[in-house]
Amino acid sequence: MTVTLREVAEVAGVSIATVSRALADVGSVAAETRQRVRRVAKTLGYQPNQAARQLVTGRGQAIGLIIPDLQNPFYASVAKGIQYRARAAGLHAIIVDTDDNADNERFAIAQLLSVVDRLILASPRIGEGEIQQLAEHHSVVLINREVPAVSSVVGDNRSGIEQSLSHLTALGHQAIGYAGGPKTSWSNTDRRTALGTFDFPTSTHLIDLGSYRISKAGGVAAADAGIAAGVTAIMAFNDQLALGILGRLTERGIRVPQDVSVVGFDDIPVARLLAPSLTTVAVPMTRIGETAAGLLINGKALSAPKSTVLDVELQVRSSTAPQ
Amino acid sequence: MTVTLREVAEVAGVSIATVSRALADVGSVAAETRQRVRRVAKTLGYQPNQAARQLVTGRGQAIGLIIPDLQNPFYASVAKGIQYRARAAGLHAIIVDTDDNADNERFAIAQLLSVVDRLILASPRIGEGEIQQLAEHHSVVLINREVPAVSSVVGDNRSGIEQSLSHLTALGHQAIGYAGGPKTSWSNTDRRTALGTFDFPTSTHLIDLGSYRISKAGGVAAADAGIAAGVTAIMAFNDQLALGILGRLTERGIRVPQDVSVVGFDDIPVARLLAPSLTTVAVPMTRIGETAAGLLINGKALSAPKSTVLDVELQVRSSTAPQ
DNA sequence: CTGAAAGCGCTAACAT
DNA sequence: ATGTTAGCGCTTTCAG
Repeated sequence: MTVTLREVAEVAGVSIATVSRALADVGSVAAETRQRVRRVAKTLGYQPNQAARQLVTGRGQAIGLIIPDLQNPFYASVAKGIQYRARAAGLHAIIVDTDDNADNERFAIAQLLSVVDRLILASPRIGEGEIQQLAEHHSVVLINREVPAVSSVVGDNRSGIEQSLSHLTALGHQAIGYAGGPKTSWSNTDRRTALGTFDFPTSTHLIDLGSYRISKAGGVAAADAGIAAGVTAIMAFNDQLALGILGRLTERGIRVPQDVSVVGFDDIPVARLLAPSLTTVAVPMTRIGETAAGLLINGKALSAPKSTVLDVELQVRSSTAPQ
Repeated sequence: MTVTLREVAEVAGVSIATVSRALADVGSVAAETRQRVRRVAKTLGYQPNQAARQLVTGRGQAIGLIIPDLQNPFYASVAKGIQYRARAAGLHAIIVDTDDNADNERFAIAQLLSVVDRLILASPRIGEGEIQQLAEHHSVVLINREVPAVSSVVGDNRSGIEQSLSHLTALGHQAIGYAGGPKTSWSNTDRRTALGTFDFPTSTHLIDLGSYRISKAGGVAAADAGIAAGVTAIMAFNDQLALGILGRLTERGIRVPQDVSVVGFDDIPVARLLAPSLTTVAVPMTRIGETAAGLLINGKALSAPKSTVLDVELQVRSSTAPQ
């Protein structure tokens, strides 16, 4: 059933070496021979066995992608971007969803390394040391996390936070709450840092609403905390949390944005669908994926680690001045 | 850098065959020998070369998954389910996003077949004949599409439509609009069929609002069509379209659910976050994935094609009687 | 320009 | 219980 090089060679009346050359378009092959071989290969429906190819070349035709959660629209978009770039290079993506668990992640990496030699790690939960060690022996690119001497692609968290804060203070909000995300998340830490160094007007204070899981319950808790604290604006770690907060506020009869403005982060596709639509920091998710894949594909990841920070841009939609 | 069987064998002082057996836990190996071999393998950080293994066994360690759009929460969830099941069997998922394009799909399938021999096709856009031909030579499971003699897993569209319609008519809605999805979608056709055979009360009529793309613009157009037709309830092909419709209605000052009730399909995660939350037909997306992967893994897909229909259940949330 | 031959790392008979 | 050996399908020297 499976057509091999040998069969093509026999039918074309040449050796397998010639077929290999003709198909790969390397070495010297008579133009006429090449044409004939290619025609035969096509007729027979020849498909190269990638396992065999990889075995001899050592180079695989796939890149590994480790992400915490496929259902998270952020990572779904990143994955999509990676695929675009990978496809352009004739590569596949082997995706593993770790359910945001460090052990799963370790296991997945070990497993993947027996199949691929290039890895993209999105928001890895494992230790910095482990990552560096990994990057010494393999091509690795990080997404949403920076680690010294390892290539990475992240959105500009500082700028995003500053844009949000500037927007809200300019509108006149004086009590702004921040609903944080999982403490183990590098992005969360990075955003918190930016939060801490922002130069607030004296009349304004930032209220830390705590850290929440990205879930229905997390949104409810964060919204309730915001209400209890009497804030007029809530900045959420990401859009999903913001959506949960928005839902809870509405449920409790608090009008958005008249009573409380809500600002998210990421600009996931659904943020635009809603009404009132969500004010949020647009992170170029797909481009993050493409950039990461690009680093891996052009081989720069191993030789010259590079940390890329992509621009983000606040999308002002429903947020208004306090009333 | 890469540790092979040979090195493990040398260090352990046995032959490579013994190492292979000890690690794979097949054939007979002295308990003591096996322990020693395993210890050595671990110490050396041995990772089996999957390409080599696949080359000799002919069986790969991955299953291919073709989906139209990773950013669609439905498929993200399905993919997650597939991963759960695959991981339990020690398999990886090679995911290809075709951007809902038949040509991309054809190409992806051809490509994947040189890497894997088991395929899950979600909502394939290619022809029925192509699919059947494919299924003759490879293990194939379809998701969200039924094709004679090919294994498939789908949600119970008929039941979902009936539950929605029963709910709305019971509430007293007499003018119900249906906003359809892409015409090329099997699910859309299947749901429309169920719609056509539903036994409506004489006082009630169903209004076909047309077919829409799943996008912001699609939602806007569908909502506007519904308003123009004067319906009191709109059933959408899926949740994303429903969300878009909901956004547009709100934008136009039409209250949901007081003025118009909206019902979705799928119950994607975000449907629950919102307020008012969306009434929708819960499709067991993750389980669809697990089931499909299961068929592929236990090898039943090829030998005994099986069409599985999973139960769906209407989640009544915001919908109310017309006022 | 083309063919012969040597493996890539592993598994699965077949011997011992 | 363990070792020896023959490939899996392909790429890549090395001869011719």
